[in-house]
Amino acid sequence: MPEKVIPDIVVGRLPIYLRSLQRMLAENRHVTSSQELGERLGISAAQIRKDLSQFGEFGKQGTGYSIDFLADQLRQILKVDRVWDIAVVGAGDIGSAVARYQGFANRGLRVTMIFDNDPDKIGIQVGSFTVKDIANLGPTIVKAGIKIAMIATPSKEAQEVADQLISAGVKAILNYAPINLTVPEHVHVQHIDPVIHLQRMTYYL
Amino acid sequence: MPEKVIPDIVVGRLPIYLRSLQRMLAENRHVTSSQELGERLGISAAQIRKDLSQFGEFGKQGTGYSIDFLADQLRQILKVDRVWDIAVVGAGDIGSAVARYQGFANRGLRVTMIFDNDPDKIGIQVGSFTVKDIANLGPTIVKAGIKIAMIATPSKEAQEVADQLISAGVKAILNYAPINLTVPEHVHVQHIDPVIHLQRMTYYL
DNA sequence: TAGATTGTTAATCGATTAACAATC
DNA sequence: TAGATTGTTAATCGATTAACAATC
Repeated sequence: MPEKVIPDIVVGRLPIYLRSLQRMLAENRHVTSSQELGERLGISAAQIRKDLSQFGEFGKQGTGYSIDFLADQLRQILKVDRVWDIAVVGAGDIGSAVARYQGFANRGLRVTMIFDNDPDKIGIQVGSFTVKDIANLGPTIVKAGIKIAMIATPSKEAQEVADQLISAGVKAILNYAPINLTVPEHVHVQHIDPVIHLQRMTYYL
Repeated sequence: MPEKVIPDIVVGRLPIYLRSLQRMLAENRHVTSSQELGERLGISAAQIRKDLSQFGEFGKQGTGYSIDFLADQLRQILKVDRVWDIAVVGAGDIGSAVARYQGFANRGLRVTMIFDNDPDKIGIQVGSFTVKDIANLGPTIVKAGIKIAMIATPSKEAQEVADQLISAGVKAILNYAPINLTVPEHVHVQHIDPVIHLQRMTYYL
């Protein structure tokens, strides 16, 4: 029996739902509805119910959803009911900021190492990490069993770094370099480029 | 005659096209085709032609597109044929990194000021900027005529900062705080949260 | 019970793709 | 001319919404 394929676009909304639920929990709320969640997120209630129904039945008619329970379910679905170690490559401004970022806590993610190729940076402290030599990238990542990496190098080095990470078993890359990475089908890539986001808005100004 | 409304999703792809074209220019290329561009970006050639056709006819049958010309047209469409000044709010790791980011150059954007509310940060240098007191946020932004801002404050301050920015005439906000901002309809918001991007990928691991 | 809200179905809406005449 | 590639149309595909029976 082939497992049902969930559209990417649906998977992409789950982290947004989860973040909102965690926020409600922090506000000491216990129950919510598709309508309330939708209003907070600017998404229709019908869409939220449809999205969730792809994975099971998590609500109660007349009552809505237990926030705690639904958040738990989403964490399981997204596989962030555990903690994933992340390697950061590039110890410039962005790499350093992301290595020190506090926002990963309780969200299933944790930075555990940072690399650079600059002799002046190798060995210095970035937050609680000592910058490692990129020359040891592959073996270090293999040994640590790391599956997720963030690339924060200059554009011209990003593809080469990606290739090395993938050879070392990395399966998910968050790329801060403003360049499109080419990767095999079994590897997932997401891009963060502030300019792209900003240019999406200048059109409307 | 009402102007044709372009779908958001089409506008959202234009900056990607532009970035790729600028890269080709840097590689000293002069002509490209929808097919080549599509291969680089993992987008179908038909979709690229369809997207571009919403705005005009930029290519030549049999030859393709002049990279220089098409890039120029996209810059005009996206209104980045000029330079937009940006204010950064929050001078922590992320705000500082983004204020120093070199990647805005030649892409129609430029950071011109950075604010914080921490007395220990106000007055210090971040890149070429002196951190300003957030107490003066509104008037300073009005005076400078700034329309675009990036929020890199803690979550609990982000909505309040957004409200102030909007009162001061800001029309586009790039939000790095991991929280959904509520804004009037005429204001555009984009969110960057590395955790959201990462959780989109952990599902597939 | 009355009110509320789910999960699901069918209808609608919108986006993508395939195909090809036009033409460089 | 022959080959290539555009811009566009129509067909297909997929996503969103509206509506409602089920039921808490």
